[in-house]
Formats: sequence, C-alpha cells, structure tokens
Amino acid sequence: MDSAEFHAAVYDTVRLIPHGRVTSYGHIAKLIGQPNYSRHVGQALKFLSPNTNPPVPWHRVIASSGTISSRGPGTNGAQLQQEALEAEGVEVTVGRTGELRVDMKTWGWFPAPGSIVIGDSSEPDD
DNA sequence: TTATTGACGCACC
DNA sequence: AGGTGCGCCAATA
Repeated sequence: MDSAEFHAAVYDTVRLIPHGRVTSYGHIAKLIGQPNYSRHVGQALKFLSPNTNPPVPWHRVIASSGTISSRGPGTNGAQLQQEALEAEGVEVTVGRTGELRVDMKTWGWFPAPGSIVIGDSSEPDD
C-alpha cells in the first residue's frame, strides 16, 4: 500500500465513525490492515485539509488510552477537538494536569476488521 | 545517509 | 487509574 492509498483508506475509515462516538488511531490502522501504523494514522490526519469534501471527522479519533494527544505547546488543536466532541454529546474529562480524556468503554467504537465496508462502491481490486 | 521526531500502542510501575 | 518506558515505521531535518 502506498502512502496515498494509506491516507485515502484512513480518511474513508474515519468517515465511518458514528456521530457521538470515538475510536483510536490504532483501531483505524487495524481496520485498514496495517496494525503497526497507528502513528501514521495521525500523520495522515494532520496532512488533512480543513475544508475537505466530504469532511473527515478527525476529532472522533483519539489515542487508545482515551486521551486526546497534545499537538504540542502553542497549538490548541486538542482544545478544539474537545469542544467538537462535546458538541456531539461525548463526555470529555479533564485531569488535574490538563490532560483531556474520554471514557472508551462508553464512547468507544471498535468494529471488528472485515465487519465493515470501506467505500460503498465495492471497488474492484483486480 | 543517519539521527530524531511524531495527532500511537502496549507492558509495566 | 494514570504515568513512564520501550517498540513500531515513515517522514523530515
């Protein structure tokens, strides 16, 4: 799989996440058949443009621990992600150290690989 | 070309 | 339950 295809697969899979639900980078990686590419899922998402069509609900993707990763000091991406999630009804807990957290056993969405349909055009791969 | 980084995951403390 | 350390794999410096 090329990086372009990888990115496309990531976007396609992220679009499958139901409203008001969250999943992890690692699970997205598993769904597209690359279980060890969890970090690259994040890479693909940051590569994403803010005005894609159709839009990709990147805010529904968080770390498997349920923590919203810090985009680095000076950036408020995590803050924006928290607001976007709360707007969908997802409860985000804030720890004393400021870490944003979501209860995965309540809001987590983890379909088994193969039990989902990516792209509904049934693209032939011959 | 080599070393470091990164929107991560899991085992361990 | 949460924090830390080590392992993964490409992209970047």
